[in-house]
Parts: sequence; C-alpha cells; structure tokens
Amino acid sequence: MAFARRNGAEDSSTRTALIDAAEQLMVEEGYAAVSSRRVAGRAGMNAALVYYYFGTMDDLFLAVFSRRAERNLEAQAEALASDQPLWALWDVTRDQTNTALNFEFLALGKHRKVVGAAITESCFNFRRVQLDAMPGILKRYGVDADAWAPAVVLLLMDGMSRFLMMEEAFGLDIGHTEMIALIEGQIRALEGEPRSRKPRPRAKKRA
Amino acid sequence: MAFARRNGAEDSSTRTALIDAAEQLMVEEGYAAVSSRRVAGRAGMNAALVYYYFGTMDDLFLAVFSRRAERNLEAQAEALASDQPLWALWDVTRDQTNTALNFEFLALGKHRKVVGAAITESCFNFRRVQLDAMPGILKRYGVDADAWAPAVVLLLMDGMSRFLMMEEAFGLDIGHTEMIALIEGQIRALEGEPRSRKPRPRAKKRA
DNA sequence: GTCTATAGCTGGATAGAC
DNA sequence: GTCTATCCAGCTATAGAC
Repeated sequence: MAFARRNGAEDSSTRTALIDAAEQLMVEEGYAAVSSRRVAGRAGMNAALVYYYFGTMDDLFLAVFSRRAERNLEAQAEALASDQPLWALWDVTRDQTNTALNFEFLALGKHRKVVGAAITESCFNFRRVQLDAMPGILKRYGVDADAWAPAVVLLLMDGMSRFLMMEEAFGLDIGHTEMIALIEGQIRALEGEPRSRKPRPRAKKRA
Repeated sequence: MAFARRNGAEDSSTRTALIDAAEQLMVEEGYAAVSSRRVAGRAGMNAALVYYYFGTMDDLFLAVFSRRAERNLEAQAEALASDQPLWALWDVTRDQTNTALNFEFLALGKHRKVVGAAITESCFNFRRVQLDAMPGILKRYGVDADAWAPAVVLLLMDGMSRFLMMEEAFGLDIGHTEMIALIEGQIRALEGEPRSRKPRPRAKKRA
C-alpha cells in the first residue's frame, strides 16, 4: 500500500463505501467533482468522515487508484498464467471498464505529485509483470526473440489496445477493425483459436 | 468555428490574452484550476471579462481547444505535403508540446458534452486529412495496399506515437527505443534517411 | 466512529456604473 | 469594453460534542 492510512481499519465498510462513492463520482463527473461533501453524500455518510479515514483528498484519490490497480494487476497475472496467455492478455487489455477512470487519473496525475508517482509505479509494475512472463511465452511458441523483442510485442498488444480504447471512448474507430484483425491474426498464428474468452465489457453510452 | 462567440472581435487582444491564460492554467494546474477569476488574474484582466467574451466557462474551454486544434491540423497538413511526408508526419506526432493539454481535454471531454463533441470532431478531422494523403504516399513508395491498409499504417505511426508519449509523460519508457527503431526503420526503408527534421520539443521536467 | 458547527476561502454568474 | 459590487453556492479542513 503506497499511501498512509489516517484512521480506520482497512476493511471498514464505511471506508470501502467512501472509496466506492469517490470512484463513481470520478467516472461520472470527473475528478473535480470529488469533494468530501459529494463523496460522503453519495455514500450516505457525513463529510467529516472523509477526513477521519483519509486525512486529505489526495489520500482518498490514492486509495481509489491503488484499489483499482491491485485488482487489475491480479486480473493480468491470472491472464498471463492461463493456458492461452496471449488471448487472455489481449482480452484483459481490451476491457473498457477502466478507460473513463484512467482519463481522470492521467489528468490528475500531472498535477498532484503523489498521484503521478502512484501512476508511474503502477504502470511500471504492470509492464514488469508482463515482461517477466513474455519471454517464456514467446519462446514456447518458437518466436524469434531477435525479430520480436518481448517489450515490442507488449507495446503492440497492450499499448495499441489502450490507444484504440481511448479513441473508442470518443466514438472514433477508423482502422480499428483492421488493426484488431491484424493483432488477433498474429495471436491466432501462435495460440490457435481462443478456447474460452471472457465476455468483454464495452464502454457505456454517454449520459 | 464550432463554438458561439458571445461578444468581442475574434482578434481582440483581450480575448487572445484570456485564451492564453486559460491554456497555461490547464497545462500547469489542470482544468479544475481554470476559473474566471484565476484566468483573468493571470492575464491581468478583470474576471467579468471572461463572461463578456465567452459567456460560460465551457465556451472558454472550447476556444482554447479549437485554437490549438487548428494550429496542429495546419502543422500536420504541412507535414503530409512535404517531400518526406512519413518522416514529417512522424516528427509531428512525436511532438510532446501538447501531451499535458491533451490529458486535460480527454478528462474534460468525458464530462462536458460540448468539449467531448469538439474532441471527436477534431480527431476525426485529423484522421481524415491523414487518410486523404496516405494512399497516394504509400502507392508512390510501392507499398502493397492489401497488406498495409493506410488506416493501419496510421494507427501504427500516429496511434503508437501518442501512446508512447503518454507513457513518457509519466517517465515510462520500457521498449520505447526498440519500438521507435522499428517504426523509423520502416519509414527509412520507404523514404531513406530524413533530410531535414524539425527539432522535436520534449516534455518539460515535472515541477 | 460519527456527528454538528464553523472558519476562511474560492467559485460561476449577473447587474449596473462608467 | 471594462470595471465594482454582489448573490449564493461550494470547497478543505479542523474543533469538539456525543
């Protein structure tokens, strides 16, 4: 855990409810809408509790970020350990659930030092976990490591996927079908047809 | 111009100063810091002038966005019309100048309807201008259009470039050198060595 | 743990003088 | 075009009762 907890147990239901409310507010109305009053109001709590549990708004943001990052890191680790790791990784990165929240944190992270540091550390962890697994996976499939460095393969899968999802969040999809077909074609050449794919959450309609 | 102007000439120096101040504030402190009082204060003006010129804060945001989008679109059109269009396009997309501002608008655009619409329209225009030029460029270099659809080439150049810049904005660069070498190698194979490259602005250090 | 009350500040937006 | 004055609302954060 990268942030200091002011008060209250880690598994306090009040604490959890406040984090839930803050996350929802960020997604629905943006980080600027996350005030102690509005977070508490949505959670059916009193505003002073935000300060009791988190001390400052920055620490509340960090709690939201860390919880989401941990969950996503676990999902990714599970994907990389599956029997079709490339398909599983691709499906995990194509998940639109976090896109709106990511936009908020990217903006927030450029202006709140502690949030920016958490983003850098978290992204680094994701890439490190991917990089630990990729060489073994590619070797198993007989991919020439000189022609396709693991880090490059990851940028083409994870990086391109993230860019496509950002565009899709704004209704842009020029070339997406072709790009997705290209990447999935490469995965198919290595792993064959996907045997079981998790249903992939798409972006919600704009309000 | 996609936004309604409340009052004042398009070339009013006061109007320009307010847009300048708003843009600076967005980059330095985020969209939440853009208030009529702070914008006016930075421009050495009175807060009421913001409402005189723009009517609402939303229209001020639109003015900032539109001005930047127009400038960037011109720079891209110039690049695509140059004698080494792929190198020029690559250099234009590798420009870090706008990354911080883009983060702000991506977040803002998900919550302010008119801003979101402006982003969608602007990105669509960028891609359309690129797509108008690419087929001719690739054909001139003898690229097989069936293997490399123009839209896919653009996602690999423009899309990947944008993703790399977002990572770099947070100090992340795993695999970047290799990815850049891969893309530049492809460009070099088609256009040879770059003859004249504009100096590429990099991200500023964090404060 | 949860509450009320409060200090001190900042915000969007308008009315109306000059 | 530019200003002051103003309304009403919202904000972070703390003190202290229960």
